[in-house]
Amino acid sequence: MLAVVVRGSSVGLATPERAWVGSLSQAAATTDRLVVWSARSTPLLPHRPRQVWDLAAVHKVLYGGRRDDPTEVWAAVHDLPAPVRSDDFSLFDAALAAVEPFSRAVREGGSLHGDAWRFAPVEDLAALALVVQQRQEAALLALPDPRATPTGPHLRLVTAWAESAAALLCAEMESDGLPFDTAGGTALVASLIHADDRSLRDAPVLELFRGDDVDLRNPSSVRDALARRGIDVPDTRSSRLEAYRTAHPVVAALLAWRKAERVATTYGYEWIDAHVRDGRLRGEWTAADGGAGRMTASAGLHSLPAELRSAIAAEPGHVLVRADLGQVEPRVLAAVSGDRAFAAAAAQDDLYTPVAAMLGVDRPTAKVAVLAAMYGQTSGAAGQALKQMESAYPVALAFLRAAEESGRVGADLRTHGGRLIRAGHGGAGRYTRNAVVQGAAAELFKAWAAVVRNGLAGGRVVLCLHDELLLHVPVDEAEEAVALLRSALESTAAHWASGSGVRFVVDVAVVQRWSDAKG
DNA sequence: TCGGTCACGTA
DNA sequence: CGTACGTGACCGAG
Repeated sequence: MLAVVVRGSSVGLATPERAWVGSLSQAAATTDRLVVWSARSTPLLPHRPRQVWDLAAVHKVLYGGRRDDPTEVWAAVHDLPAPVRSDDFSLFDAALAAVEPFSRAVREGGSLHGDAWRFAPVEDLAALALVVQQRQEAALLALPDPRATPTGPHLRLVTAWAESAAALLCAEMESDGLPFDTAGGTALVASLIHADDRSLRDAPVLELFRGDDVDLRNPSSVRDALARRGIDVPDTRSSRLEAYRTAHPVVAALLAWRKAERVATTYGYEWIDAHVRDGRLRGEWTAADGGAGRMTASAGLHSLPAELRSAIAAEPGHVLVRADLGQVEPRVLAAVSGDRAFAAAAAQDDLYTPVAAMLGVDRPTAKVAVLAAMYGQTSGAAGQALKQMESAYPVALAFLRAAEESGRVGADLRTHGGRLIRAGHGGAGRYTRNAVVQGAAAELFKAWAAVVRNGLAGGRVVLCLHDELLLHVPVDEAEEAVALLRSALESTAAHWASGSGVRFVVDVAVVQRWSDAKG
């Protein structure tokens, strides 16, 4: 283990034996695993380190919450109260911290303050990073390994490395961006919004609302205007209006206007100007959100409308390789709940076919039943199928019920990989019921993504989308990338879901544009 | 200027 | 059928 702390131009390094002032290239050249307070704020990207332990990322796994700054991370592993923010700190204490920064904190188990962070010798900060890493590792090992037949390292350590890798990957994706065809994307926007001018876009719809003074951007105004034409709806969502397409010509016009308006306001010229530079579309990435630990991205990267995906295009001499995990959440449920019968279904290419046979229903009904079970359905469309799920897969259903109950009584719980799920974050238990599945799926995904990242030669992971990876690779590396995506899933699933009997499947395609060849 | 609501895209 | 997220326009309160 080699800890690295970079502050300005000074670089602090520490091994368990000693701490010293060194250089970034020294850290880059090591074969040791690196420990950093936060991958995001450590300028290691050009060196593409293979193994990094990100204290902030692991902190969030262990303790949840939103803060992950060094003072918070330090306090948590020492079982100290969360420290005040550094700007609340008195000058006297700051001076004290500057004089005798951390040796005292370590000796006495005191708090690590934000001001001390600014003034302390960087090598001391590196030494402290190792202290925190050891305590985090001990805390992880104290958690039970939930696997049926544990193989390889403790699952919670696997999670720590994978979540750390995800944090690093986020910094890389943020820096690299997605290859974006600026000319094509701009032309696409132009064709989708029909008219650049707002009033010109509105005109055809207002025409059909003739005489009425309707504000198209005000839902209640639209609702009232529709009501005057005999279309009585509680809200004006597209899904609801879809049924009234033929009731009045204005409905279809309004729905088309909505799509165009969405592109114009959220994914239009301003969006391109703000987020595309030098042919790359960039957003900010977070490796684990406050809830179940999924990745999030800004700049709309996770909700790019399908029509715009053709603007994500491989650069000359490159291809995009896209890979989708198939039916990942039900498979994860089968693995983490330990339900042997459900796992038997999850050993198949298509999980819903054997489930349908087991329930004695058709495939679409089986799918609804499974989804309803996972997400805590309330109303009765799949009620009967859900009852059958209960008797066919009692272990999986009991697992979900326990998660829901835990949330309802306010008891925190952990995902398969060990992430703390705070009860009371969402509403009435349904949130926790879903979080143990969604969160575990996110962990499997990140573990897979980490192996893929490390296996790429010249290629890069450029997008992570919950169950989908998008790679940008040189043409002559395409075949290797495809093989890598498959083998990485194989090896990840082998230890992550060890002993469960569940198979994870992936659909891979080599394409020029993201929109091509959807699985 | 702020939070809340509606709406809508993705998984 | 539901969970989660980010974004933007508008409303009404302050």
